[in-house]
Amino acid sequence: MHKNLTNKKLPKNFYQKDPVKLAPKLLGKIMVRKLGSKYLTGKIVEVEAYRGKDDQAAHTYSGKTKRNEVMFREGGYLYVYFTYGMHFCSNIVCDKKDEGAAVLIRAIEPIEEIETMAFNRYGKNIISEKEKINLTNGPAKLCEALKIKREENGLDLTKEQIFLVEGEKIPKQEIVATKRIGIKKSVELPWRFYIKDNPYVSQK
DNA sequence: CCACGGATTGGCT
DNA sequence: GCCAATCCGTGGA
Repeated sequence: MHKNLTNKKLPKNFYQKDPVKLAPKLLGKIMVRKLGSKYLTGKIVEVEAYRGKDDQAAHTYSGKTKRNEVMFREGGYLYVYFTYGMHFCSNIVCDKKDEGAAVLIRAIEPIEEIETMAFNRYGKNIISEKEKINLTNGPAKLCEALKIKREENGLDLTKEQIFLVEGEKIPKQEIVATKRIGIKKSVELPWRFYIKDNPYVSQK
């Protein structure tokens, strides 16, 4: 089963497109996090596109720094940033080198190793239904559940530790596009995408 | 149910 | 010094 997982890994060229184009295509894909011999998996259900250049909300808008260097690479890397003094968030770097584009993973639906994710977030393996809903329904929550921190910044998504595999096709009519959350600039852009009626989406 | 504020580090002005 | 691509607990309706 998990050997098959690594074989179905999405290739580098899948990521080399405009973030606004890539973002909806990420919905339904399976995010895989290898921890020791375990494979933690979840279906991507909510994302946000951040485009360099014209997007004032992007971390890359004001040019390259030590923090955002990974975002300026060519598509196919994981960009992890630290925020609010305590949280990490994961992005899929996309498009061509020096574009400074990425897609923030805002929520996943936990599939495999749910007990491991529960331990990572709550310090216990058995959780309530309510805790399960709150396990990975936010960008920092899913990073905690999957143990993604500073060290995972810059990981190559075609390697073993973190990667995506093909999941289910999401019909166009089930994809909702709305304004992004938690930003103060370029707020009007409809670059947040989520799967309609999925219970693991962070907000409607 | 919703609104609000505190937590807590580090990046950038 | 300001404030962030967040989360969680609290308190009131």
